[in-house]
Amino acid sequence: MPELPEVEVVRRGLEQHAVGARVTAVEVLHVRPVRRDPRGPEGFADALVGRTLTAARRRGKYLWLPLDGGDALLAHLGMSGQMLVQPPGAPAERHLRVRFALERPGAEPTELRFVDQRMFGGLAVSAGGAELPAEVAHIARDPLDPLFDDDAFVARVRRRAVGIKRQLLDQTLVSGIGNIYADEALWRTRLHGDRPGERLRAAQVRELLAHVRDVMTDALAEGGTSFDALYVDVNGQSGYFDRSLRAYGQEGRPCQRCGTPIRRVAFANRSSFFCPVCQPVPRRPRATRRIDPPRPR
DNA sequence: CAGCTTACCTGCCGGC
DNA sequence: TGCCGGCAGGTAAGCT
Repeated sequence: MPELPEVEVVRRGLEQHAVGARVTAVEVLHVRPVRRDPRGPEGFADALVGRTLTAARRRGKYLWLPLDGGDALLAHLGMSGQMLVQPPGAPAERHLRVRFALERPGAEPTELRFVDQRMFGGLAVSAGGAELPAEVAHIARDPLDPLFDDDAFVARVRRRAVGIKRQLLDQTLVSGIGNIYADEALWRTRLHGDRPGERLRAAQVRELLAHVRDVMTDALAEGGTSFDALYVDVNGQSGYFDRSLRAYGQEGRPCQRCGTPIRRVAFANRSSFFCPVCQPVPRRPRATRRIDPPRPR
């Protein structure tokens, strides 16, 4: 589930329900989710017990909770990760991987739980990572970050021949966009994802960026309801998916603009969805073919 | 070295 | 019913 809007929903929930709490115990139920932590499962737990969570930050799809002392609990949800805040007695979720006992002054104890079916996600304690974990340094700012540099983004996109969808998914260029929001933003801009960046006009890239922001903001508005006082629920699917998707997952359904059935094609080991009329396939998908000059002899 | 493929996991769904 | 392939919104390592 998690692209930027979903991760932001989780961040807000953690800000509300976990920040200010002290970690009193950590239980690692599966080692895989802490594989990135150089200390190993035991060291991971030891580095957290007794610490207080002082904030909840995010860049793109990465999330971290700074700790008193300057380290941070870093999290990535991967494909199926969830962060849940539960009362300690709640039955264990099927894919519960790590749990943290939390105590906040003047409040009932709670449990923070990392639940992840596929375990592509993970947790780590980032040494000195309170401001920006080293593990996140290569990730670009996301389009909702006030310091995101629009001009630099436009310039970089137009410098490369790579298809625009691939560039949207490149987290070192712009972060937070995944397969769904890439397809949705491209549909809104009427651009095919195979259009080479270098063949787009600056105004088109700007318009695309504006649509990326719009679709993420819309999603955020609808995903914000899945929190309540007791738990942090990551299920952004329910509200947003049914109503607002115009391209992603809509194969065969009529395009909401022109009625043409949405098409699905293979893309980078998954799928792309687009309207073949509104978003025409570029004539030469890529490969700048040019005629070699005659050889002097 | 930019750009593409592959690996990493588990579960579900549809076809045979 | 059971088995198998395909597919799922993630990143990053590895190959060309």
